[in-house]
Amino acid sequence: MTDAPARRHATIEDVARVAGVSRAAVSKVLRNAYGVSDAMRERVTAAMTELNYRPRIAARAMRGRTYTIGIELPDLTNHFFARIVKGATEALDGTPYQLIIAPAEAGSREGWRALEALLDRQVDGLIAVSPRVDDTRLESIATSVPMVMFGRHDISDRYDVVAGDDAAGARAAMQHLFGAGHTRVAHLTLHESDETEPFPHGVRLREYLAAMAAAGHGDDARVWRTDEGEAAAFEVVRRELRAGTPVTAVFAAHDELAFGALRAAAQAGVPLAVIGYDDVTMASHPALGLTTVHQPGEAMGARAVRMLLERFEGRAEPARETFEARLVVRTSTAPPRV
Amino acid sequence: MTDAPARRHATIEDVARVAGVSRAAVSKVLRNAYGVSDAMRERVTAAMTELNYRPRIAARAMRGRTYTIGIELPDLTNHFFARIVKGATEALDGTPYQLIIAPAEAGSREGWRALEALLDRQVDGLIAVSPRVDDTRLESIATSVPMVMFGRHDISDRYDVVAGDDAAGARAAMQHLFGAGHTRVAHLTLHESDETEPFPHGVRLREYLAAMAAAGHGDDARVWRTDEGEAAAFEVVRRELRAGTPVTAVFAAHDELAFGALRAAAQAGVPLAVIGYDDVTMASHPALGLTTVHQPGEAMGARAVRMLLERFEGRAEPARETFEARLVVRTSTAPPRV
DNA sequence: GTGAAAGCGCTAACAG
DNA sequence: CTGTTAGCGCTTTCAC
Repeated sequence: MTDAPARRHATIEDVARVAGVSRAAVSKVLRNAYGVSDAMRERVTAAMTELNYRPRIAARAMRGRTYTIGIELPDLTNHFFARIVKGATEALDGTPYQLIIAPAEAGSREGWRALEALLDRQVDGLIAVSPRVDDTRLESIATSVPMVMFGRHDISDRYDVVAGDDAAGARAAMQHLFGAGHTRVAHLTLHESDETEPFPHGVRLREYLAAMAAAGHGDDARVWRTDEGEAAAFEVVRRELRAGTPVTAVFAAHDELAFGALRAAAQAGVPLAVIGYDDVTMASHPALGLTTVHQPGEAMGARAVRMLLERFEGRAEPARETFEARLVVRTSTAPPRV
Repeated sequence: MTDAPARRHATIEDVARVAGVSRAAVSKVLRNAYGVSDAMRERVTAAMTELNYRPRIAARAMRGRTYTIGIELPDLTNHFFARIVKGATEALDGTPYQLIIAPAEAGSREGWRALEALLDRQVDGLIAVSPRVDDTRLESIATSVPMVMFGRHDISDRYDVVAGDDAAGARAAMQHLFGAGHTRVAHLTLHESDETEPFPHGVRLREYLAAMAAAGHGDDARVWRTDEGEAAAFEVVRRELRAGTPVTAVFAAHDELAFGALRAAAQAGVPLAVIGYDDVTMASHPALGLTTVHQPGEAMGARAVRMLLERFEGRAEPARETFEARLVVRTSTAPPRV
């Protein structure tokens, strides 16, 4: 035990010295590069474990890779996003890459700052989940780093896309409500920035309006806008119910909002059919039994990661995958006798 | 518009050239260092915006700061952890620091790999949320980077600690159940690694056992162990109920597990009082009305961040703060007629 | 008040 | 198969 308590992190230089080889040699075994004898590899790895050596990402970054995949998320609080991360993490298992998450700025959920932060850190690949950032900027990002757009329906030849079939999902939800006899159906969605076309919520809104019109209930269409979160949705729906807005059902843009609507209905003591989107875990809880549109969050997150890995492997053409959105009917949406 | 489409990221060199100054000068205005004339500052900032310059974190890291705070999380899927992140993000607002999250390895929730990944990336500060990592390693990490231990009750003079008052919380939960007439109370908790002393769940378990013994129901103590997540908890409780384990109430180690227990009870059609821990948003939903122990996740996350910022500012002595755990009684725990 | 220059730890030619 | 070497972009003395 002649060793003093390891002070500074060991560098590649230290490893080389201990192993009695050159730095280049160490770097080679590190990168599994061509041209290293077994004997050398062994001595080097021995030295590395002895010194508890770990390469510094920053130094590597100066020359290229960071072995980091970044994901920008609008709202950690929404369970659906957690599922995406779960799938992504699992897909990265066994690869040398590490996932880091950058939450969108507090409150705004805009995502631009988070994306910039990830870019500043030179991630090797980027997953942007429904960023509220204009497409030219996104295109430009995608020219410098492999990126997959998650959720938004943009078309681009620069980045890959993973999305759900929001149009089909929203249509299924509306048909279900109509089939149950509802005509006065409101749509509960987030404030405008999410309502424009490429956004999932924009598509859901569009389909809602189209469905109402097609069914001849265009005049009964009501779009309720809310901030993010169960609590905000609760407030909005409570206010509407108090105001006596004549509505028998609500199609919520995602499950958290749907839970808020359910809470408001329960508190007001009025029957209100609620349908959500995403199918988060709690939606299937018997106490809630929320009818909703299922999206395979884990699978989608995993696919996004795999697309990035393919890019690293050399794929040049953009990829695009749309995941099925499947209606899951549960009890709570049993139509209240209107 | 003589500019060609900006290709590579601008460097400090480019800025210097455009502004007609030296690199050192640019670096100084960047860091707000002493000794820059207003005129120069202006020209430099102009050049920076013109070139859309952003300093590279990796290059900075080679010389010191990364302006990054890392947080290791065991399980994104648990809403309580999302709240911690929310508080942390908000507390970072307006500072030059960026939060990045490293999820614990898929499945194991051990956290060691995630911590290593963060360390490899030279975060300026580290928040470790209940890591399943031995204390000597943690101590050693804390010597090289400011760290706050979140959740675990370790005592150290090297790192700061933010924790909830798990002992008081668990006691309150048990007293509530006893007060409602329950004697056969089971404890639903995670598998052993979380049960040891410094862990929050370890403390809750200990208090559960102590409370049962003190109340003279030591023989009725039942510890049910489950994997993480609502679904796993559901399975375990369902199995126990099927097996006819004589129990009238369950104290769950956290709310997600409690939801699983509630689901099992609902499905089995048996009355079962369930009490949770954390007070996640859904706990207060009228359909669930879960009695639970409230922990102020946002405030705790924000405090952890502030402790780190204080360290950056120079604080040397370790800090430690324990947050109150407050019982919130809701309807579902109304005692079933035993 | 400003600039020149060294060097952080690593990778990737290139020589031997 | 192994070693030498030139930077990557930034910060930071230290001269001017």
